[in-house]
Amino acid sequence: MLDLKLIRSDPELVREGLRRRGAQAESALDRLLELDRQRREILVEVEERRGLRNVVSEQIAQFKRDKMDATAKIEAMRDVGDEIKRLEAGLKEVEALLEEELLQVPNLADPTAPEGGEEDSVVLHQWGTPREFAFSPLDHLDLAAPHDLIDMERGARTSGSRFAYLKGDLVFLQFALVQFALQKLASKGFRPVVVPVLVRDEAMYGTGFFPTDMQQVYRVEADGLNLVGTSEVPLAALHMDEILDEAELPLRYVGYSSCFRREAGAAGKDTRGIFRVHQFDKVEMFSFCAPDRSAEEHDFMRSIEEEVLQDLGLPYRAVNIAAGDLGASAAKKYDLEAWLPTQQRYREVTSCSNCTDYQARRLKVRGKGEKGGAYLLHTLNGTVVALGRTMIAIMENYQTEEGLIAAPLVLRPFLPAGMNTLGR
RNA sequence: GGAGGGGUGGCGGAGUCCGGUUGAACGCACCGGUCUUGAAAACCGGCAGGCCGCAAGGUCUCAUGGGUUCGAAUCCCAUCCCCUCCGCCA
Repeated sequence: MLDLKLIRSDPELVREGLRRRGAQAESALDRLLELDRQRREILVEVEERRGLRNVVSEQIAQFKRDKMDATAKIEAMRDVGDEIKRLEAGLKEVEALLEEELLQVPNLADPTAPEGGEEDSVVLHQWGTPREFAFSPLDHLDLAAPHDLIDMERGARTSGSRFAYLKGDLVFLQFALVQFALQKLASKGFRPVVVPVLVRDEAMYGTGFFPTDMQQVYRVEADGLNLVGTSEVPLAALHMDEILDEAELPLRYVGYSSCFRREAGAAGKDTRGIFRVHQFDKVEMFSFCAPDRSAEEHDFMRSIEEEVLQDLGLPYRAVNIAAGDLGASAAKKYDLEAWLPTQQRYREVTSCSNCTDYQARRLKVRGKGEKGGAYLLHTLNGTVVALGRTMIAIMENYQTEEGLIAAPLVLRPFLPAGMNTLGR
C-alpha cells in the first residue's frame, strides 16, 4: 500500500511511478485523490460535531454532579448524535472505497529498476560456464525415469496435473538441500522458522498477494483460510501489528514450507516435469529492516542467493527485473536464473525483492528506537532454495553419460553416507 | 465438538457489577537529570499509536465489528483469539 500522504502531496511523482508499472495502475490515481478529498471534507465535519458532543457531555456530567437539571442539554445533543451517525456512515463509505482502491495500487518501482516490461529486464552479470556435454544430455524427467525418482502419472491420478510424487534418492537430495540452506542461513543470522501454510485473509492482503493475485491462491473456504504460495506470507505476518525495537534490526528469518500455487493462466506453460507444479517446497529468507538500510539488505540477500548457486556449482546469471514486470509489493527485484542444458537457456530458480514499506504499511510493522517515534520498516524476501527447480538444475547439470546424477560436493555431508550419485 | 473463564499501554496489573474530568491508577522496564570517583540505591522528570491540521489544537483507539445512550473500557449482540475442564485425535 502506498502512503496516502505521498499521493496527496506529490501526485506527479506517484503518477510517474505508476506509469513505470504499467498504464492500468496509473488510472487509479485520480480516483484516489478525489476520494481522499471527500474523506477529509467529511472528516472535518464529523470531528467538529464530535468535539461539540464531548464538550457538552462534559457539561452534562458536571450538571449531574451538581444535582442540576441537564434535560435541556441532553435534548439539544440528541440531534447532534444523529448527525454524527449520519456523517460517520458517509465517512465509512468513502473510506471503504478509498481502501479498496488503495489496496489495488502496486508499490512504486525503485529508480534503479529498469524501465519497461518482461522483455526489458537487465542481466547484471553471470557466473560459471555452461558445461559442454560429450553426449546429449537428458532433461530431469528422462533422468528420473529409470530410477523412478519422479512420478508424474500417479501424481496426476491422485491430485491432478502438475502434481508429482518425488521418490527415493531425490527425497534425500531435497532434504540435503534444505539442511544445507538452513545451516548456511542460520550462520548468517537468519533464525529458522517452520511457518503455518494456511493463513487468514489479513496475511494475504498484508503481503500484497490479495487482491491482485487472488486467482493464484488455493482457498479453504470452509475455514476462511488460504494456502500460501510462499513462506514470505507467514514470515511477513509474523510481526503484524507490532512495533519492533530498532536495536534488533535487521530481524532476519529463514522459513521452510511447502508452497501452493494454482498457476492460473499458465496453462500449457512448462508442462513437462516438476518445473511448474501446484505444490513444491522452498526455503525462503525474510528480513525486516530499517528504511535507510533496505537497499543494502537487498544486495546482501542477492549475494546469499548467489553464494548458494556457486556452492552448488550451478552456472547462473543475475537479472534486474524491469519495473513493469514486478509483483505488486516489490519496488525492486533480482532474479537468479540457472542454466538448464536441455533448454539451452537460463531459467529462474531464485528471486529476491525489496518491498520497501509497502507490506509494512499494510501489516503495520513498525520500528522504534531510543528517540521514540514509530516508523514503518522495510521488508525484503528472497528464495534461498526452491527445491523443485534447484533439483532440476542439479540433475541436468550433474548428469553422467550413464544417466546417473553426481551429488554436488557441498551436499554430500547431508546425504546418506556414501551416496555420491543419485539414482540407483 | 460440549461446559466455563478471559482479551486494557513495552510487560505486569487496576478499573467493568453501580456508564460521566480515565487514553486509562499502581508497579516493572526504558530514557533524561540530581547525587556518586564510577556503579548501585534513593530522589525528580519523561515515556502509546492512528487520523486531520502550517500550527495551536482537535479527533479516534481499552481484541474486532455493530447496537443502546446526551455520553461506553464499563451495558447488549455478533465475530476472532487465548486459557481451564470434558470428549475426540496425528
